[in-house]
Amino acid sequence: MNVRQKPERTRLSAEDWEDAALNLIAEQGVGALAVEALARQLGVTKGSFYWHFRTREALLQAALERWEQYGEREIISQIEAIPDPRERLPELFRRVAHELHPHRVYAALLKALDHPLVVPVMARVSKRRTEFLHTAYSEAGLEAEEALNRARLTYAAYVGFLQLNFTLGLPRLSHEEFDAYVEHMIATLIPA
Amino acid sequence: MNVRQKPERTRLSAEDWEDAALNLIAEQGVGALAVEALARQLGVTKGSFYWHFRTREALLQAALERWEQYGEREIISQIEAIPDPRERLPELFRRVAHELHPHRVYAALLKALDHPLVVPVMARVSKRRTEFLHTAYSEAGLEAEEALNRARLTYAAYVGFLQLNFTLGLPRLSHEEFDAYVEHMIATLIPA
DNA sequence: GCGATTCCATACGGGCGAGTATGGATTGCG
DNA sequence: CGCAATCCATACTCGCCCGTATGGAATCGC
Repeated sequence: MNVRQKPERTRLSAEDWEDAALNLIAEQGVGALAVEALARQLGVTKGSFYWHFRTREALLQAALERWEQYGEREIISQIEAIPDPRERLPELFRRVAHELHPHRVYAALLKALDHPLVVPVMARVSKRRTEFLHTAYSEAGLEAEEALNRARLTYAAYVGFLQLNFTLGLPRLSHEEFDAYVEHMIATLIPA
Repeated sequence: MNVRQKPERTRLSAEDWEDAALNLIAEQGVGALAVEALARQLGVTKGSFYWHFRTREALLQAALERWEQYGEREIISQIEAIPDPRERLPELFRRVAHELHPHRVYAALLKALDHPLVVPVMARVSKRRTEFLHTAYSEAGLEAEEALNRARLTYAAYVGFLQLNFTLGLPRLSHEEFDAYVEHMIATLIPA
């Protein structure tokens, strides 16, 4: 903990602040996003911050936009590259299940749904992902109505799982238990 | 808005404060729980508050305990009263789906998982409910391992749905769409 | 009805963190 | 090299809200 990536990074850019903000959010939540704290962590003072950003909210906004931009790109394209549509969903499940850092941020944002700024971002992201699932289920053979509801159900299960196991450290699943759970999801949610 | 239940309730008890706190939490989230605001809303001043409670956190704690106590009691017992185990889960789904106020509080607490005080409460509640689902699935015919994972999946789907549709006002389902979604859940998650 | 207890109002102290002002250091550029 | 733009430090102000201190009003017990 408390390690600076580069001990002396004599000059900072707005992007540096945004990245640092996202990291801090991932570790301590949106509520902990304070400019003096961030400044300390970056080895500078407020003076620097208020040169790059007009306000604290502006940083949050920028950081969220940044996150929304460079969020899922790769995974989606990787999945779409799989030729057989029926193999895509299981592969998606397993791949997503073994991610970590993206989930941290998403979970942190999930428990910061108080804040008005994060709501629209999360809404957009969730919408896009649900739509992706929707078409995936359609291509896997479900008919329209059913595919949509299954997509909703799947994404809800994903979001809920993050809350229960990430934020609340609820069942504390072992590696094997977790894998078994994922396989159970696949068996239950994906048509044979 | 801003209606006092009883215009003049000349004297207040600790329970009154706790109820008011829960209502405020349900409407505006845990973050909005400020003693002066609450006092205004109750038509008194801080002086009153600090006679009943040692601190703001103490109120939150008390309110959460109160909520945890009188939370689900009735529904669970009603469900357990259903003779045929295979009818319990569908009935549970449909009943829960048509609640409202309890979900408000739960959703508000869900997006306040930042706060250290709410985490253990939510953990306990979620654990109990998942266990309830676990036995229900067992009684409905699933074997041990599968029943547990199905319970986790079901509760995760519930939690996620609250987040997506309550907090984010995401798909804005119509009445019919919502019912269709619930039936889809039943068809997908509950063994035939 | 009268003192003691319970409940509440008013006024103040103080911390925490956002935002401002201003001058100094560093870097790019002619 | 030297000037301008860029980046940062220091030292404030200010608002918000928790908590405290103390006196006054309402209510209960005898």
